[in-house]
Amino acid sequence: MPKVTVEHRAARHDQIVAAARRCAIEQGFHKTTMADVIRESGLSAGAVYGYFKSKDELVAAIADQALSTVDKLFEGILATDQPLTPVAALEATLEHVVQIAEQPGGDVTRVALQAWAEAMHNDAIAGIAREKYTLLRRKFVAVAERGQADGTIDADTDPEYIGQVLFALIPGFLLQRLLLGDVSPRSFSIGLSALLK
Amino acid sequence: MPKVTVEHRAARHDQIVAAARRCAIEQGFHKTTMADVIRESGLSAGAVYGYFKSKDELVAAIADQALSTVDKLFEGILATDQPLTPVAALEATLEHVVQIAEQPGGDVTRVALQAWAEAMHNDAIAGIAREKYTLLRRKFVAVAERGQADGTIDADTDPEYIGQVLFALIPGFLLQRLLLGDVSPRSFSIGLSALLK
Amino acid sequence: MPKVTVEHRAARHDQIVAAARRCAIEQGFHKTTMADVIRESGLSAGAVYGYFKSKDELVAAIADQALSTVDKLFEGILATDQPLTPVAALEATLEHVVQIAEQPGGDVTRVALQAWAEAMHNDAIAGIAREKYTLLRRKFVAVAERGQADGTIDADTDPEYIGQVLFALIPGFLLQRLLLGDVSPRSFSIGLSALLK
Amino acid sequence: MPKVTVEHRAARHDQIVAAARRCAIEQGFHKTTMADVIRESGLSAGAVYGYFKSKDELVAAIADQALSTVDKLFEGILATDQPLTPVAALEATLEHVVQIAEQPGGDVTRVALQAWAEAMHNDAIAGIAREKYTLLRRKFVAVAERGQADGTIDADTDPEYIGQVLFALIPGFLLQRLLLGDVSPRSFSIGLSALLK
DNA sequence: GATGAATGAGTTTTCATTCAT
DNA sequence: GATGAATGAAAACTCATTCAT
Repeated sequence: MPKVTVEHRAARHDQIVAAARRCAIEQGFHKTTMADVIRESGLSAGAVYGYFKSKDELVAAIADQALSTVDKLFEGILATDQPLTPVAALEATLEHVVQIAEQPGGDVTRVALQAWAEAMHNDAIAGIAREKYTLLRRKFVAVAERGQADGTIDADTDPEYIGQVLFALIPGFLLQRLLLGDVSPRSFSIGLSALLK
Repeated sequence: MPKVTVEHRAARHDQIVAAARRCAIEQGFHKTTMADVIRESGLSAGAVYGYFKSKDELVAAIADQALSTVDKLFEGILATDQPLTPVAALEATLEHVVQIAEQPGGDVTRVALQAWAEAMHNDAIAGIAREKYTLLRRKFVAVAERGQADGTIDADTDPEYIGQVLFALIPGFLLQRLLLGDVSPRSFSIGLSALLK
Repeated sequence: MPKVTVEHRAARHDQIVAAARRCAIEQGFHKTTMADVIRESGLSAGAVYGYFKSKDELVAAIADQALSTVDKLFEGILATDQPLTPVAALEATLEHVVQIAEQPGGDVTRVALQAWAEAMHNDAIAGIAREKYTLLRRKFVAVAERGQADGTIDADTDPEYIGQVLFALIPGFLLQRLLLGDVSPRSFSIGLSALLK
Repeated sequence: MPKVTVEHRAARHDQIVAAARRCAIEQGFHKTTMADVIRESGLSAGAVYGYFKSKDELVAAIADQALSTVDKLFEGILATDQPLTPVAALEATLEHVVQIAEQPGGDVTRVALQAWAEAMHNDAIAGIAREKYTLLRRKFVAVAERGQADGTIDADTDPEYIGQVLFALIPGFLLQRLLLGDVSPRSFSIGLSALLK
């Protein structure tokens, strides 16, 4: 009965990650104890350790999940054959970010923030962050290149630089959203539009 | 050692914060133990606890210090009577950020990142972050207003929105600098210029 | 070791209390460290803290146990339907006190003495002491009332007062026994008899 | 200038003991820290340690003082040539106890209670307690002997036993006073009188 | 496989005492 | 002598992890 077991295992795995994520959203990675996760997941200590060899591994899994949130963007709004202006690309991305943040189960972007901090001294998490964010930024480089191709963006500038700036607006939005709480995809796209005029 | 001057106390205080900061830069707030700080500071446990009642209080002090790093901007580049374009304001700010990051004693911006994460579940730190960042963002709102006044920026847009976008570039820069390591104030100002053209 | 019975838990609980009591008898509540209790109990730190959230809670448990020693009196000598004279009631009680004090495992009355001191600034312990001693004193009030009923004690006196006096002899005996070591239930009953003659 | 210094030293000594006693009344010997005593005394750490080599020595001094409270009885009510009945001796003693307890500066009898507990594992304090209480009890033995001499007490009983019983009423009173708070010298003398009738 | 009680190294914190000024 | 900052050993307590049942 391998299939059943595999599915069962996957379900358990997700159950633990979800529980751990809920804890991390509330209290952060470090104030969250394994006992918290065990309680929240409704499983036993032994069960949890059957899926994650250590707390570090579990933390990495939650961080990974939070950072991998951007993956869905690639299959959606930023799929390469759509001709997007910088403003449109940004607004679509921020709307996606907000949608993810508002999903039931708690605001994952808070976990992403933690993952950034963790990446400073955790190579596994740093690697994931680097990978995901390099990929996402590349999409904005592509947006810049397209703009240069159709003449709406100065063609003499390294599109990489333009991508850096456009990409920067995402963590910049996220931080303001979590810390100050007074930004929205709309306010950002309006603000950016005004600058580009 | 009685009759100690206020300066002496302040010096000791800073000595401890500096030691703690070095630890936090290396390992983060939470992997840093009080024993680490005590060893690094060259003081005794009792001495450290004479200045900070708990680890939490010490963490708050380091976070505060890291976030207060932006204060110097106000007395410098962003002093209100200089007519700065958005690009100039951004570049000056980012250069200041890099300069701070490269100061001997370790990259404080890594601590700022931790402070963001901590702010998610620590009201004291959240309060400081909110205060500092609101103030800094206001400077960029002022830059936008000046641009609107002299006709270089669309006057019909809420300058608050423009300030949000410009301010967003700072954490966006910082994160890319720490995570991807391939950005610079120059690349950012070039990228932003290209968009504004 | 999962699926542990309630009896097992109770046994562990008692094992810890017994160890702590032995320590408290030797060195008092305060000179006894958790490390002492842990060593004496043969368990680990974590195990002990699994049963008692703090040292204070453990101290309260030992104090409670020591004060609850008098409970057995109620089911024995002082059971209400036996017609006891004051002298008989006292002697029976003191004999019980001595018997308890001489039980293997150490003299619990030494712990009771500590509990009195502790009750001065520990409301939980004060509450228990008040409860137990009020109940015990009531038995002596009953003895007085019986004496008044059968004419052996002056009927015009508030039996409460007589109970106070009779009850006082118990801590008075205990203290002399522990401090001076030259009293016995016999010497007390002889002394009281002489006064009553 | 030895006399001035000696008096000054004595004053300082008492100032420290008084401060320590106030602390001990509030929180007990063990919860009282040297820092508490230092603060309460208004002196410096060094000064306090100039008078008492260690906390143990200071505790012994407070305990001694609290136990020595009974000394005044000998010069007063129990002075040997007064012909006292047991009831009169008891009431006078209890009145003295209450008067001492109600003196400004806090209820010293609470400290005496602590001293009893401490005596269980502190030989110095045990010695003092033994000495003082032996002496006090002897007074009650004398009262018994006088009663035997004038025929009011059975002459065939060892007066030592009678003294034990009478003396027992003092700690028994004290404990009820501190723990239950519903006894008085009057209620005790009435209760004892009733029994002796 | 699952359980969860038990482990014990490691952490934070306290506090009696000292000693440089 | 007096001061009180500093000391550091020792205390209370935590928590990731294991393993007997």
